[in-house]
Parts: sequence; structure tokens; C-alpha cells
Amino acid sequence: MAETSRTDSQSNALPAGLEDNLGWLLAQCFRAHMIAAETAVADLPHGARGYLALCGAATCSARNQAELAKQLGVDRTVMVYLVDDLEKAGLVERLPDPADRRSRLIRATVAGVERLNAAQHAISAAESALLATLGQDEQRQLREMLHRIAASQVLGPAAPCPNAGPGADPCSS
Amino acid sequence: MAETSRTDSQSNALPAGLEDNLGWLLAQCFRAHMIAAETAVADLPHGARGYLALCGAATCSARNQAELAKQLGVDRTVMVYLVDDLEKAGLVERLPDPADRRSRLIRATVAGVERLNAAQHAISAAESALLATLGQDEQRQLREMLHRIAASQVLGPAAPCPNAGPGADPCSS
DNA sequence: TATTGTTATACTCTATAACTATA
DNA sequence: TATAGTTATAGAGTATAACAATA
Repeated sequence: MAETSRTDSQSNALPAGLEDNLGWLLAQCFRAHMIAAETAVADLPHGARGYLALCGAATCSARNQAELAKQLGVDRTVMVYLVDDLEKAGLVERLPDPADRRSRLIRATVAGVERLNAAQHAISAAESALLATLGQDEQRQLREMLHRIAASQVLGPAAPCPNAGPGADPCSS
Repeated sequence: MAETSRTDSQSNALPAGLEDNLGWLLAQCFRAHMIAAETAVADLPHGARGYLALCGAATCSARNQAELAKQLGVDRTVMVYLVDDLEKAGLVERLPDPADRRSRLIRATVAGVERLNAAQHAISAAESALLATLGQDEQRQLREMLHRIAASQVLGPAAPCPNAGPGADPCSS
């Protein structure tokens, strides 16, 4: 009925009605981040997904392969190929779980941690451009709020990491 | 180098090193939102993607089909099926562009706007749970910051909408 | 009986190429 | 020549089902 006044400044404006659409905004920002980080993760086995799996392995975010799959939102059958290729590349390793002989502990190797650090360094540079419209405090706020949302959704349990074995601890870097 | 002190409270905590990983956080929040809104968009032709396409059509975010494809990050060949099915469902319509006979204007029908409003209503309820850990001011801040990031990335041009034809204006609801 | 990891198979989704019509 | 839209085909990606080992 009433015509929306579209006389506001058109510079840098999203179409009316989308600036409050959280689903749209998250999709746009997520995709923008993927595009920005694309080259940084291009040499990793499965691109962005391989990077996230490596992140999970290096930070011991999951107890075993199935849990990591849940965290990444992929099928456990897909996780096999994912870990297979990361393992072939020498970035992660499958260790037997002393507590459960069925499951495998996915741990980042030293080379994997190094590659991860390199990737994260490149991603940081890309993120600077992505977050250029935000101040330093706002960037911290954004991360903190996203973290609070992610933590409230128990997509993957935040259990203490049992991967700390006799070898080098990849979580300490 | 310096060992990060890991003595902070483990309640609701993501594994160390992930709480600052913007890529991880965006992926988690985006997926959490998709899962939360899943049932609300389940009856739309292509689920979440169909919902976003309908959002774009209703808000006239893109000039034509190709531009909408760019905004959604899908191939233009995929866009054909997407719009096809939305059109079959009577949610959008392809209109000839008076300025360019090659392109088609994708406009939401009245039924499409109604379905969109219903979906957005259901999604709002789901978002309340998703954002429960944030205060009202924080939720506004989050949307505003995401909006600023999305607007700074010119994934799709924010051009004035030429869809306002002789028929009912779907952008006014 | 349920779960972890694995494999093979079938399915869905996506992209490449080619075509028509317009610019 | 370049672009918008479409179609058909081939490829990549994904899930389903079945299996062995273990809880």
C-alpha cells in the first residue's frame, strides 16, 4: 500500500528489507569470507573444508573422526575421504584411541600445524580487507558475539582434549 | 611462542584457538542458522537457497536473473532451475525487461511475498533461540556490523530497482 | 543392540559447453 | 564481439546401504 520511500542514500546500501535479514547477511558474510580466504586455502587438500578440518585437528576440537564430522556438518562417510587426503598430505594422522579401539584420534602433525599457521596468516591479511569497515573494538565485538552464538549451539561438544599424547602437542602453538 | 594461559572457564567454551577464528565462527553460525531455519524453508522449492532467491526477488536486490545468481553465489545455469521451480510454484515471475530484451526481471508474486512473510515469521522465532545469548542491543549491533561487511563487499550491485512496474509492487510489504 | 570407521554404489548437485536471441 | 538465458551432458560431490570391529 504505502510506497516505501527509497530516497535514502544509495551508496553502499543493500536493497530495502535485506539489511535486517540475518540469514541473508550471514550467507553474504560467510561467502565473502570464503572468497577472501580462497587463495589462502587453495593448496590444502579439500580447500576451505580441509582447512576447517585441520583447524579442528590442531585445536583438538573433537574427540574422534565422527565428532569432527559433526562439527563440520559433513557426513561421516565424507569425513573418511577428507581425513584420508589430509593424512596422505602428511597434515594429520590417525591415532588409536586407547580408551576405545573403534575410534581414531585425528591429530595435526607438525607439518600440519605449520601449514595451518601459514594459512591463518594469509587469511588474516584477507580478513583485514573484509573487516575494513569495522573498527578494532567492533572486530573484537563481532568475534565475541559470533563465538557466543557458536558456543551456545552445541554442534560439537566442548570436551577436554584427550589428544595430548606423549608426542608433540599440536594444540600449544 | 608465549604459552597461552588456558586456565579460563571451560563452560560453553570452544576449543582453544577457535574462538578467534573468524572463518570457523562464521561457518558455525551460518550452519546453525541454516539448521534453525530449516523447517521454516523446507516447503519452499529449493529450501534455503530458494528462500534467499525469493528474498532477492521480493526486495528487488538484483536487476535480472544473472545478477541475482551472482548475489546468491550460484552459477547462472543453476539459476535457471531455481527460478523455474519458484515460478512453477507461483512464487516469482519472469517479466520482460523493457530496457533489454535479453534479460528477465525476476519479481516475486503476491503469493510469493505471502510465503516469504510466513517463512520470515517462522525464521524470526528460530532466530530468537539462536541469539538468546545476546541482548537486544547486541543483536542490533551484530546485524548492523554484518550488514556493513556485506555492503562493503560488492557481491551484487545495489542499483535502484527497476522492477516497480504497473502491477502490484512486491517490495512494499 | 549401538557405535566407529570403512567401502561400494547410487544419487544429487554443479559446472562446462554449445546454442539462440539480443546488445 | 559480448552478454542473458536456456539446454544437454559430464563431472564433482554427497548420501545410502552394507560390512567388520568393538563397545
